[in-house]
Amino acid sequence: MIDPNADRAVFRQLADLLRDRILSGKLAPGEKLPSELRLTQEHGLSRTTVRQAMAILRSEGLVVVDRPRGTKVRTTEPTETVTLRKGDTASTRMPSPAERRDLDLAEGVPVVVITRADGSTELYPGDRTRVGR
Amino acid sequence: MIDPNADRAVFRQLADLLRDRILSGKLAPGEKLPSELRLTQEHGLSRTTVRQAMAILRSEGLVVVDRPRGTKVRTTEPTETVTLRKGDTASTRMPSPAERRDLDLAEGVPVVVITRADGSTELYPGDRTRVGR
DNA sequence: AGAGATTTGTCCGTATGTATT
DNA sequence: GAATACATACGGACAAATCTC
Repeated sequence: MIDPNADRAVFRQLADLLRDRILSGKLAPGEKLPSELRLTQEHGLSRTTVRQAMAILRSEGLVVVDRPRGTKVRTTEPTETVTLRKGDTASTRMPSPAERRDLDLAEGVPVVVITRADGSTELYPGDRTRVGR
Repeated sequence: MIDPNADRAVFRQLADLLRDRILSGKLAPGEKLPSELRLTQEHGLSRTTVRQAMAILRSEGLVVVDRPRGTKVRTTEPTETVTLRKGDTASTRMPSPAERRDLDLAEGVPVVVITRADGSTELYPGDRTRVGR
């Protein structure tokens, strides 16, 4: 359970608890998390604290908000493979808001940056891309 | 400036403003951002709103917190190249808190997951890794 | 040693808006 | 219209770490 006297912040403890449920499969992809109101009641917390926990899970890419139906466990997308040719390299980083919109990325999903041998670059959605050779 | 009546939320406008200063180089890597208190005063906002803006920049990997000295523009790290052999693939995602600690990652920095031809996987810090062939 | 200032972190409360069911 | 659920924004209070005098 959640211990207000523990070293770890309460909102982090709540995020840990929900993350465990997601990673263990108790909360399956597509399934709705308890609403913020329910979480405040079940754990005796303010809505601010609950929202901080949810923000962590969003930033980790574990959940997506389907407003105003609720917050759901993110479903895994089918991936396409991008092939690295000789001289190409790949890197990753978080997208800007504009890039997020262009690539239709959820919060907490990185972008893959392919740098071709000629110096040109291409951006790919991190949740739908694998890099191969 | 920041317009409370605009379509875009105030904290997003503030994040946009600071992001512009970072990406344009007006705020150089390693340099300190204005403190939260200063930002509340300069823009007439509550600390909650300022903190929401800062959270965006952290989640984008643009700034790191050096507490209690302040929040600074993230410096770029030298990268090592990981070589992809035949049958290997690479993907990316946000790390769990445990992985963040193990790899010493700042907020808003993804991990690179290398899946070798034999099925084994390796994790690398997204800000210090390039994938080549 | 100590006191005070600074800065971010954590937590609470309230209010209102917007979109969907 | 009512109920639900998340988003935005304000306010206050105290803690912890660091720096300055």
